[in-house]
Amino acid sequence: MGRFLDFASDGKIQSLAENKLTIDFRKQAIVGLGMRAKKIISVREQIADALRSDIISGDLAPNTKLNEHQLAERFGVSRGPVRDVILKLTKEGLLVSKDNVGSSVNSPLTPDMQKLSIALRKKIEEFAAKQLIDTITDQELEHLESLITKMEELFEAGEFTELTKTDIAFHQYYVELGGGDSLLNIWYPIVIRMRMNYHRIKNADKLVDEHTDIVNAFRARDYKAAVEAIRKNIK
Amino acid sequence: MGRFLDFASDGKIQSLAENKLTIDFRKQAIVGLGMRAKKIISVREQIADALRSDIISGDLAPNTKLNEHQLAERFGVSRGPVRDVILKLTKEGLLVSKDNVGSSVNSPLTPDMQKLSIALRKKIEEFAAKQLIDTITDQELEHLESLITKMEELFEAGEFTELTKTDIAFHQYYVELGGGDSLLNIWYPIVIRMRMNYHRIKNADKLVDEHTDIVNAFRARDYKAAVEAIRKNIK
DNA sequence: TATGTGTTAATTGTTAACAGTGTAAAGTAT
DNA sequence: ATACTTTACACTGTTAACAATTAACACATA
Repeated sequence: MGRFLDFASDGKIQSLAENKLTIDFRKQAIVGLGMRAKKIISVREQIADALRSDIISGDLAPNTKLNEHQLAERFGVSRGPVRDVILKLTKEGLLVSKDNVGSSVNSPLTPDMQKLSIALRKKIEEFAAKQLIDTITDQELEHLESLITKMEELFEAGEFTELTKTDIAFHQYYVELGGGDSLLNIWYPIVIRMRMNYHRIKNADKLVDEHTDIVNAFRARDYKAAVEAIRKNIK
Repeated sequence: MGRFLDFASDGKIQSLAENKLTIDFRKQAIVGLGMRAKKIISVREQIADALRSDIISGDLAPNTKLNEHQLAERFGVSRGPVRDVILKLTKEGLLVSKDNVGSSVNSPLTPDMQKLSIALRKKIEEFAAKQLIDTITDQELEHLESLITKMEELFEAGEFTELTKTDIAFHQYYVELGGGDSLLNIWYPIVIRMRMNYHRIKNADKLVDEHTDIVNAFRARDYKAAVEAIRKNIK
């Protein structure tokens, strides 16, 4: 019996006593019954996502050492997929690894590096905006708006980690639209590492307004306005 | 018996008949007898390095599909480490992977993306220069000079793939000096992907002069000159 | 005490077998 | 012929056992 079916029958994987983390695989792994084909997400991506959440939320503090065996137990898989994820997150910059010793959670960026990252992010997202401004479809604009709505809800619910991830998803969506996987590949390590720093967002209105400005600029196919909105949002 | 001893006694791993690639593991894996401790490089890093060479050189053309089993045979290891390397190179942008299907060599960057990459690289390397300009040591400067010498030799020998890799190593060295692993992590995927494009370097003098200008600016602790030299070299 | 050398337990690295998935050829019906 | 199924096979994904390495500790030595 395959892993996916295991998850489907179990639903929730037992959480580690130590840090009380719980993941619901069923939510995303199963195809909905109401004819809506929810995207199937690989086991490895789900583990990666859970670990990213733990790091962004601070549940896994910087310098925390990860144990492959423990992680495998927590997610109910063998060490193989766990090692894959560790490799991935190491390349993303969330973890640091040392041969034959292990991996641990990376430290937040220094202020200097943070400043550079902001500058690079702006350049990348402005580039993406230029590429997509003439071709973005109504459907794509609607998707971006739905992400803004989701951010609002998550803010109200106080789910700051998910909020941060949705914020990233918003930007990721149009970065990929504009530059495809190639652009995403250089954008992602910059952004994910930046997000190790700010764990909470204070102002909901600003959050919504800034992102709405971006969408509106896209809709108006106004590159200059898009650049301005992006610059204002990235900080 | 361990892998390293296998490599040490065998020396060369038999190459794949198809593309006649040969790797000499012994060269780097063995500690020199003359009191010089050559750095030991993990099996995975050696495989990654070989594969990067194949892609940069063009021996593995864009869209070529990789077969894990074949690669494992070629390097005389099992599929495990090979999968690790594939994951790594995918994150670096040299390969593209699809779940349950496999991975293949990525395409060169579009001109637009190439232009953006150049701009980002400049920003990153200028940042590194600023960070290291006051603290770089004579020994570190000498190392950079030795890399320039190596580039000259490789050019004379017509070893263009190794030349490209040494060029990368030169920049990598000072990027890491200035910004550590964090900076390297965002710099590397940009650079390695750029290098899929230009396979040969025509002018040896220019190559040497441009890099020498960078080192000289570092030595003079002249940030402005360093920026200028870097800007001139990156294109 | 300070230094260096086994020894051991914990952890990562590697392997080979097995399970699951996608692809393309062969077959079937319209 | 064309479109749709079926099936076989090659390939990737996962697992659990085994190997190699590390770091910490105990011990010996000066």
